Parts: sequence; C-alpha cells; structure tokens
Amino acid sequence: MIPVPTAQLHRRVIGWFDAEARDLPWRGPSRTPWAVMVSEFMLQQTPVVRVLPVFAAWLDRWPGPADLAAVPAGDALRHWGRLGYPRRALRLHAAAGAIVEHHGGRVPNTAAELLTLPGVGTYTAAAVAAFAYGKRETVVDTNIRRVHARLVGGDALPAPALTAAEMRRAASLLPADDAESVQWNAAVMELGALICTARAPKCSQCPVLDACAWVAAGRPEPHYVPRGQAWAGTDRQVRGAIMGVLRDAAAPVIREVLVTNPVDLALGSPPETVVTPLLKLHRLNASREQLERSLDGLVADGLASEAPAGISLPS
DNA sequence: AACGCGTGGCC
DNA sequence: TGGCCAAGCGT
Repeated sequence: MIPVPTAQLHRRVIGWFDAEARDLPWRGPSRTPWAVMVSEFMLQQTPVVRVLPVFAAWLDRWPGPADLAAVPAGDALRHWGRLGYPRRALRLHAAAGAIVEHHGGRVPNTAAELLTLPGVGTYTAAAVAAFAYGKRETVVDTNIRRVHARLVGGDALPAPALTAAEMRRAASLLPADDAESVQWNAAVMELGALICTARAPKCSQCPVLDACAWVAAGRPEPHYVPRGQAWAGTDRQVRGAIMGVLRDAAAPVIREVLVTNPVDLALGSPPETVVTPLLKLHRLNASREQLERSLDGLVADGLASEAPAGISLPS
C-alpha cells in the first residue's frame, strides 16, 4: 500500500461524495436547523429508507420547534409511527420544549448547548452543529467508525464501544477548514453507508481502496464476534406490541384488555381500531407477569399514561 | 461500563 | 430461516 497524504484522502472522498451522494431531504435547499435535528433523532439506530416518509410528514406538521412543543407528547408518539425506539419521540418533544423555553425557539448552534437537550448525545450534538450550522466538529457515528477502523486502523470492524482513541483519530483526520470539515464528515458517513458497509463492502467502488489499511492487510477477520440483540420473548418485544395497541387506539384501553389473554377475556369487544394490534400482542403468549411489568415500564418511562378510564398515550 | 430500548429488511 | 444490522442515548 502506498501511503496517501490526508489531504488527498479528503479530496478523493469528498469528490466521490459530490458525485455519488444520495439526494436526501435534510441535505437539500429546504434544510433548516430544525429539519437537521429531526432527521438526526429519527436516524438514531434507524435506516434512512424507513425515516424518509415519517420525516416528511413530521416537518409538514411541525415546521419548527415551537409547533411541536405546542402539542401533547402523545401526538409526537402517534406520529412517530413504527420508526421504533419511541422514547426518541418523547425526547424530541421535550427537546423542542427546552428550545422554546431556554433558546428563544431556535435550535442552538453550539455542540455544548445542544448536548444539554434531552436525547442529544455526543454524536447528535456534533452532527447538528456541523450539518445545520457549518461548524467544524468531530462527528463520529457507526459509519465513520467503521470507515476509520478499516481505512486507517486496518481492522474489519471498530471496537464494540466508542473509545477515546477513536475520537482522537477522527479529530486528527478532520480537515482544518470549516466548510471542508463538514463535507468530510458527511462524505465519510456516506461512504460507510453505501460502500464501506458492515457486511459485503463494495470495495471495488471505493475511492480510497488503494489507501485502505484493511485491504492491504488482506482483509483480516474481526477481532470479536458481535453480540446479537435479543428480541423474541423480551420485554422489549412486549413493550413494542403494547405501544402498537396504544398508538392505534381511539380511546383509552383498560388494563385488563392489555394484560389478559383473549381466551380468558370475558369483556365486550374492544374498539375496532385496537383489535389487530391487540391480536399481535396476545399472539406473543407473554405471561401476565411480563405484560404487567412491560406496561408498568412504559408508564414509568412516560410512553403511556394510566387513568381511571384506562391506558393511553400521554397527554 | 454494560445494558435496555423498537422495528423491519436483508442474505 | 433467523441472526445481523441500522446517522445512539441514558442510566
């Protein structure tokens, strides 16, 4: 492998980005800081293709932070739809409230201020400051971590958790110029998403293939086996099914309907809109204990609200 | 510092 | 088919 100067890496990856980047709505001329922030919340652990329709409807409904802050949290949860991790909707709603309350209704333009908002961590703060405001920030997401691990580190995959050494490496690779640093961050992220993917990377299309330390080393296997995410039988699965019922319910659902298997259920027919999600919930054959525990967890997390009339999304 | 947290597409 | 994976965060 012929060592390639960092400046040339910048030029080649950004050049590739200019030619090949996807035309995503949060990058276009209609981009606002709020749109960037909404997209970053939705993209946390969620693929772009699933975010696109929800993002468009969300911004149409709530064009600015004050618009979202003015409605009940339950509205945010309902319009989050099936994006997953609904606590993100709750945090985005709370962040909108904090922006109205403490920042004059404008999305903060520094990473330090952004970090104080609920649901905004190291990555999202840096990403919003960079992509919404053109700031020079060390943006490190899972795509960037993987590209750096291969291109510079010679490893198949980054470590299981983000390390301080990785942050230093990312900072050392960042172009000095503000505008160029923004392009670099976006370009490396896009390279990781489209070419330098976790499985079956498209190395033949990579603009920096000849500079890749991992390829030069003969593409060694990962140092560890990634731990799978448990799903079947977990509280997480049950919580998801309960949220599905509550999202589609036109009225509060009484606790017994949620935690009792239909064969034991001697109640009148629940509202039509609830039937399908309810069947999905009870097909899980979760124990009453697990159903109760999961429901209590949702209430404790503020994702559901319990009143004498029954359980519903929070108001 | 591990762990819990939704959802669905992909090979 | 089912495990893996996706622009993380909070505790």
